[in-house]
Amino acid sequence: MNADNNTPVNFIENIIEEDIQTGRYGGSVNTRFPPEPNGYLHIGHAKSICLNFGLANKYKGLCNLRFDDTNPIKEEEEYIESIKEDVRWLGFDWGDRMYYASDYFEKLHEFAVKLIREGKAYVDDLTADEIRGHRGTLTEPGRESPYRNRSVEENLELFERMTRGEFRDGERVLRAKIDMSSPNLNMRDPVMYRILHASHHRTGDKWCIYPMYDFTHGQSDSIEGITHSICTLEFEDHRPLYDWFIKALGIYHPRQIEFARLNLTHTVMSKRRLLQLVERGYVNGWDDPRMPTISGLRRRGYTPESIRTFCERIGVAKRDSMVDSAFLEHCLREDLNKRAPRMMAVLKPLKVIIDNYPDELTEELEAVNNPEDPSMGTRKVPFSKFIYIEKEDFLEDPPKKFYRLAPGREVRLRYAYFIKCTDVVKDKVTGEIIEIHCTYDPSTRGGDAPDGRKVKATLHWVSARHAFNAEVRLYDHLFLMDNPMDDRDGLDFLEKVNPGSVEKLISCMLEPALKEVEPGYRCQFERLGYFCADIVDSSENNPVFNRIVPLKDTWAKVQKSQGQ
RNA sequence: UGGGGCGUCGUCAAGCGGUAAGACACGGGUUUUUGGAGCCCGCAAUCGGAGGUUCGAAUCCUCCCGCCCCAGCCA
Repeated sequence: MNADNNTPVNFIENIIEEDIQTGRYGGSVNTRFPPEPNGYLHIGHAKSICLNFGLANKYKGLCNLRFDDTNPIKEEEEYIESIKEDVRWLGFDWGDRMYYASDYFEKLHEFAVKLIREGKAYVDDLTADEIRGHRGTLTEPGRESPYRNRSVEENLELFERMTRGEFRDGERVLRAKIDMSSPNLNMRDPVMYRILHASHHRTGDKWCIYPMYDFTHGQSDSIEGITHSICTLEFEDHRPLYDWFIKALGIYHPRQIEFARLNLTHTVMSKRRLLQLVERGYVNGWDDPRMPTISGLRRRGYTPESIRTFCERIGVAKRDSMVDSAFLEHCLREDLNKRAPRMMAVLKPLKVIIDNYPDELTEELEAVNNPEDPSMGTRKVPFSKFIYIEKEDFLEDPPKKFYRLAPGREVRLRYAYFIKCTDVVKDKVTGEIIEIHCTYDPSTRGGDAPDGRKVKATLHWVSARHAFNAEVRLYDHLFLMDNPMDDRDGLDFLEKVNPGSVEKLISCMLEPALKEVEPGYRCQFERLGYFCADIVDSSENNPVFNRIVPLKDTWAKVQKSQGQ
């Protein structure tokens, strides 16, 4: 939380400030966010995006958006648009600096030729299996390929023929000549180029050989003048290789720094598992409101501000960690509490008849739009003889500590009147409560009793004649347990998807002010939580609201502790 | 039994030789026309363990223990 002074807040900023002190990069700080366009961004990426753009911003540098598109088989145009949209939505701007690793294919090829010329790279005819066999193991050194010592001329010619497409996929590769006995497997003559007769989303069929990540990333950083190349922990082992290529090429040398990726409780974060959830129909697409994807969070109703705050506050370090999703929710509520207008909606309606209220009368009662922010003003809410309250706000036989409505008990209707329950009408057959009768005290209009008497509860409500029907979808965690990947229960994570992670309610009654809101509109339904008009399914004829997050619920806690 | 990392409250996380920040969660109180929000208070005699150096160590050294990553022509 030192955003406005210059104190470093994490180890990366420490490193950067040290580099600024020593003038290592002439005092400049340039970063990049380098997604591979093979899937949708999730909140783990948001951490990286906030970090990279945040650093550039803090140190007056630039952050590029760069698509790491070196594998035409896995990458698709579709993902590029979604990634751009997500980064923009999060609130970041790459200006005119949107790049593709494929922009550098020509240059990378020249680099490769240069290494061949210097005897630092060679064409290997071994098959993939043979290469694996020669690589050795974690504890045993690898063996050199019989093709390792070809002449520069032969290598040059072979590489040229690879480039021209004279060989089939997998027939040959270009390898760096480093050290087959290195304890770091990445240094055992890593593959630089492989043959892939596949057309690339940007370069089409121009190439049939494609560079590997290790031979691409550092050089791309170098070309773009990146100073600090920030990536996740699993690339720590690749840093020696990153440095080796740059040094061998004699080009500008950025610095790679690794940090721990984000893990969140109650969800999964890898692209592969997210893909499984989508493909096997556990969720309805990448933007399902239960998904931790940026598009899912957006559709759920999360604000970009809350996600940014979250990413700042969780910090950046190198130890593996699992952040409590309650913390994300806290950041969300904190943001929404200040900005979201309050509205009234009854999700599971129970009809209330106010016997002593005039049959035809409608009163317009004044309600505050946001108690946290008077500048948001007030609105009128219609009140009449027939209203709906929440089913769970009435109990015929209330337990201890239940403050809400019960026979003979008086409560306040928010911004309206005190009402007292006088009768309960039940279905003769099922015994189910159909409606209740109350009387109101006209002197309590607005919610205060002139005689100073108090009530223990305030209920939200909606006038039956004025409310409109809408669908409301209640979302909960995709997984009930903290870490669905913990397999000590012998279960696959897919078997653990929370069957109650979505509950669709179709008989909800909403106050009229909600009638014309746009998709994406967020507000608080008083006493229930924050809700958002669904950006995909909601329309004027078919309003659909998603619960973004419930309000904290002390009563639920009490019930739980009472062993309910 | 190779290499690279990491171990500070339930969860994140500051701390960089001078005597353990903060946040979330949790518990209690206060206030309240949302059992919401706010406010207050509590919550690590100790930093994975054991030795050592030092007037002084979470911070330096040694050994040990635990966890994560690496044997794709993925990124």
